[in-house]
Amino acid sequence: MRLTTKGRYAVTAMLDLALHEGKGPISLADISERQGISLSYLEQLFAKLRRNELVHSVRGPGGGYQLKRERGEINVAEVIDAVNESVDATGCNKTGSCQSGEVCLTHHLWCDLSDQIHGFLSGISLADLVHRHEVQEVAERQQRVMAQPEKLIASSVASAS
Amino acid sequence: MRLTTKGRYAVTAMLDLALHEGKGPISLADISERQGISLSYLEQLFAKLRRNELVHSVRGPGGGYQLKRERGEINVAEVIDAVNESVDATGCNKTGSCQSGEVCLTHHLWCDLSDQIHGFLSGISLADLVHRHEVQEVAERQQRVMAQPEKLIASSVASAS
DNA sequence: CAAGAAGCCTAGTAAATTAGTCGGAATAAT
DNA sequence: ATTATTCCGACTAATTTACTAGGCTTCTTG
Repeated sequence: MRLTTKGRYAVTAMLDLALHEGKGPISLADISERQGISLSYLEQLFAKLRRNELVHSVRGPGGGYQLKRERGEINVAEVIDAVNESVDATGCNKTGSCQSGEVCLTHHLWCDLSDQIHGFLSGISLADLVHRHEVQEVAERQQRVMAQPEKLIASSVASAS
Repeated sequence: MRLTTKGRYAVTAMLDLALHEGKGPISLADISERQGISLSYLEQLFAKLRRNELVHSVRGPGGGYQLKRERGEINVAEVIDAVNESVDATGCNKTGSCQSGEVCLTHHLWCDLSDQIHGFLSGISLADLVHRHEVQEVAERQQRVMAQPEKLIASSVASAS
């Protein structure tokens, strides 16, 4: 099991999409600027999100991505699963063949942990996150920064004149 | 955050130690055979476990390792922490400087997740695991296999004559 | 219709991590 | 003295992460 920048980026990007819902398709360039994630990397993540039916894409100018389902119907666990390949904590992928075909000493512990993590993350929808105070504050801050063109360049290129 | 074979091996080895407590020092060779973990790799893990005051070593023939504290006083979270470097799910190490000095959109989510995982794992002691039925069953199976010298070689070298 | 803005796709890559191996000391019981 | 053990450091193949680069496809618009 691993939870790295990859899964975190995916959830952050999906939340960005949820926050700007109703404004038509959101381009990856916008998300890249707002969230400070490399555009090409976002493309790769969204390829997986699209394959997993979490987002819907619109090509051409004015295009971008939209959530495929309502934000209340998308939970954090499936977003991470889509890009990572499961939040499973066992080494045997829950098959129970961890030690030469048989279960290892700690197999059940890792199963329990997996259930715990999955239960926690699948209980949180994008809608839940959108309604959180801290999320709204951060989103407002990001919008203020986006409104200042120089700051925007300074933060993405990391060099002020 | 990552939970891989490394942390799983460490917990498994510590549990093996807990199961064979009271029989004097347990050698890594024994643990290696019983749990199917490479001896050299175990050495590396135990170096960290020793540095973190989780085990106590006895050198020379008849030597080995023992739990430094009672098994009820050692929880799974600290074992994983000792070899991995924390079960933290945030990228900023909880400092909140995830996006150019400020908190990112999903910072609080990862903090909550970290607390969740840590709470779960720190609530489970080695003594708790020892008392579980499944653990006792696996331990008995391992002892039966250990008693058969040919099987022992077959499982570790993976070649039967 | 052409330009350009977007998504899409493939390939490559530096750095880090994992899960080891190998060889050799140091230490202590027999 | 021999031997079983911990201890220590260096090395390594494979994998993953977090990118970049380049080019192609699709669709809007001027």
